[in-house]
Amino acid sequence: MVERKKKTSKERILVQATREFAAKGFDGARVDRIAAKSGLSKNMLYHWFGSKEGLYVAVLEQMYETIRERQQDFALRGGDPVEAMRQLIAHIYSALIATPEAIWLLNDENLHKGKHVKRSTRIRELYNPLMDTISEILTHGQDQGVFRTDIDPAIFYVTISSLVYHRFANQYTLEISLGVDLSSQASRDSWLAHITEILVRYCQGEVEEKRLPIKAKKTA
Amino acid sequence: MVERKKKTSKERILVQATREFAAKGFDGARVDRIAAKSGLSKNMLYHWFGSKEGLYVAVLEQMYETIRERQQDFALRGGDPVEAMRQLIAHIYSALIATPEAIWLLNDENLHKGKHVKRSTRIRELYNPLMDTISEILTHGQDQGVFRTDIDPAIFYVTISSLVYHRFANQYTLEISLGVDLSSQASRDSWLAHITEILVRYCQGEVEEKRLPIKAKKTA
Amino acid sequence: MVERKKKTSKERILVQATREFAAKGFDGARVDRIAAKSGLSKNMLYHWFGSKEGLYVAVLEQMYETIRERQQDFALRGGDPVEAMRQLIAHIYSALIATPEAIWLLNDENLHKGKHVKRSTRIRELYNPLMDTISEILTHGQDQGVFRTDIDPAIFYVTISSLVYHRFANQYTLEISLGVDLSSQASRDSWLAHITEILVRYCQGEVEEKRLPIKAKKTA
Amino acid sequence: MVERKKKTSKERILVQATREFAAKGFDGARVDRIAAKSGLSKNMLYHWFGSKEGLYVAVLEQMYETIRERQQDFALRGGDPVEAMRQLIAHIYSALIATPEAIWLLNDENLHKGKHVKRSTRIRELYNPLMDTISEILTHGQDQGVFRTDIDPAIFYVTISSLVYHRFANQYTLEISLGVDLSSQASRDSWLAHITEILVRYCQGEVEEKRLPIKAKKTA
DNA sequence: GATGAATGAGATTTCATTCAT
DNA sequence: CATGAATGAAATCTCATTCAT
Repeated sequence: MVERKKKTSKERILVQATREFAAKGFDGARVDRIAAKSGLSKNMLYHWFGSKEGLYVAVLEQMYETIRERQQDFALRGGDPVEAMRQLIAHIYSALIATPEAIWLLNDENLHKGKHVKRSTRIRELYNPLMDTISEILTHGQDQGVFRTDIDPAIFYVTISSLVYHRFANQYTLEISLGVDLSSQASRDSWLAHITEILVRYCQGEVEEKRLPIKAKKTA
Repeated sequence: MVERKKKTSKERILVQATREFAAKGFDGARVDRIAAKSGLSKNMLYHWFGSKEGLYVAVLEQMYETIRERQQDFALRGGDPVEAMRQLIAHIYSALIATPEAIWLLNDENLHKGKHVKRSTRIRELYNPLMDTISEILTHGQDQGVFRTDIDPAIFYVTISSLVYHRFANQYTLEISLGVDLSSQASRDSWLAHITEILVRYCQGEVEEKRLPIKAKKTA
Repeated sequence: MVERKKKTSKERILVQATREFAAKGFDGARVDRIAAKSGLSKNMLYHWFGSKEGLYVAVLEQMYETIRERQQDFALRGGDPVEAMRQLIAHIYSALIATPEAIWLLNDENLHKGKHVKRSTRIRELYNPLMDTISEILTHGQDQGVFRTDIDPAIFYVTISSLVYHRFANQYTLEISLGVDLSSQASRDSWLAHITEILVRYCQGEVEEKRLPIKAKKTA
Repeated sequence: MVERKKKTSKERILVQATREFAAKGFDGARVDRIAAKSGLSKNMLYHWFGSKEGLYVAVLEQMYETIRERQQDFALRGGDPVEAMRQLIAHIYSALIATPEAIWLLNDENLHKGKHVKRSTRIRELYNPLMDTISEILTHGQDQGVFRTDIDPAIFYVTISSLVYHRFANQYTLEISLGVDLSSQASRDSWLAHITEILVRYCQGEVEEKRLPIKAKKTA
């Protein structure tokens, strides 16, 4: 039974603030605009959130929570580890597409050296379940002898993240400098296929002997 | 014998503006600060660049040029394609490390939907030589039968770019949420080794049969 | 019973802006000064009028309205057309004296080629009732056989306007170059008598046969 | 034999300054623009004229001189006084048309309460010959019994001036508010005919008994 | 909870003028 | 006689925040 509650003022502000901060970044965002779009006077915004920065932190927290929720309503843990991995990647990918503000909020947050995220203890915890899922799938695959044994789950998540986010976060400059289309649905679908292949293939690969990082001369 | 010429005012402004815009983004940057750090009064900035936005575009153009220059003082084209690919990746990686402002300028530019880059015709052209190099290496590898034959060079560049940039661009939020260290030299080196392995392995892989993009049920 | 309401901020700004723009012209006027004299901070001015130019347009519109109102609280339409004409002229004259800013605002507006007035549709309409009054008096006089029959009301208004305004608008340069006094009350009164005589005499004159406009040699 | 001298820098500056000041007024004029259009650097302008204000005064003086010269290359003093009057008016009118900057310079100068003109002793003297001519024609007409005997030459000049200048000085606002055309050649020609008729008729009129200036009720 | 009016501090931009050569 | 580079002072405009109700 769907109950469509009238949104509280606080929620309305948060929705509009998310849009504004995502669209313009912290410095480009305008308190006036957020208030106007919420259909409220600025005072309410200060009443509930204390300051522009307070509102920004609230937006960030909500965004993290939303995206983690979306990533985690993901049940499959038994069965084929390769298939599980494929589904995990697809899941992370579609969670991002469902929360496009995340890209710009994270972008901007990194521009400010994580200043606001640093303060929030809640954000840290949100990642644990995701890391657990990744570890589980990797271990499962290793136990079955289909995945290589030297994968660090955190580094692996950074790898997934790179391949998932960057394409969106840099969509505009990449399109312009390379002359490719990254905005169509087809392009998004094929990108998912592409990165899934790369990541799975990497997991399935053999452990490689170490090479010197840069300008190595010789290979065995 | 190096002759250290006194920098012109214009150059000094550009240097300081690059720092300021990279550190704070367009909206957070302050014209006053740029002028003060250049040791000039604000007027000169307007004299040479017309407006804050004009200065920003100048900074962007110079940054693109610099980074492309760094990527291109790269001679090797003959020899082993696998080795060439490794060196290309290492080159792109170190070009980025040598131009860290690029990350933030691109970040910010994407936040503004490529508004400024769009105007600059020069920027587009800067990518052509890089794309040529990539194509050449890929073709060479395919001719020798060591690389798969279905790689689109532009998409491949997006892939490299993802793995190279994202880690830096999102360093702060990743460190905080995952609890990993991404700032040490060791971590940078091992990341290069990691992504090189992924990318090379992908190139060397067999052409894979197409799968449905999302939620596919069956594996061969 | 007159109730002297406290003026709103908007009105106070408008009053001071009128003074400032009339005294210094658009380019010479200072937003700071207007704000200070209104007893408000500059922001309010921008809050209510958007920009210096917006404020200027508001001032112009109000001035036109005021002056037209003053010209139109003028009832006489029946009776002696000569007397009506005398009163009309006196009315226009005293409306101007009661609104001395008008001279300078119009002066400046013409310097800018009517740029701002052009935008305002309201201003155009304000003149219609005045033109109607003039036409009526002229027709009435013609019907009675006391006025000549070839007078174009618009051109006649330009004539009145010339004789009414110019003396004030060019008061300073005329005083200096001719060495006359134009600032005393006596001088104003006798000027009104003078121009009334000229205008009435013109209306009463016979229709003149056309002459070649310039350098005509012969008169009948 | 026409000798086309190359204009000196000083002259070039003066020409461009006249245009700029006439087009924008003192406050709206830009020293940079004047220098640029003169094809010289700003320093020259300061070298020759000391300051923006100095340049403005030079422009004003030159303008007065030019217009008086044009008004005075007018020989006829004998003959028919009516015809002389017609020619005088036509002369003043065409002198103005030949020097259109004069309108705007005088406009602006009056806005500033004659501040600059006041300083210049030369300007005052320039009017004397013109006043002499007017007086002469009037006296001549009075002697012949064709002109009324109570005309003050200075006031008469103010009257001519009103009818000649105002139409041009207020061209834009008049056109807009009245919906008439004042810019065509035809309209200019017919205006001259119009004002000539008015002025001549006035001169030829009988001396009128005095009336109370405003709101007089009845005359016997 | 809610608002319209107000503001201080600071942002970008402009411009007449001068300095060094 | 000429200039390119530079500037101090001040202009217009912006914006997060608070006050009074």
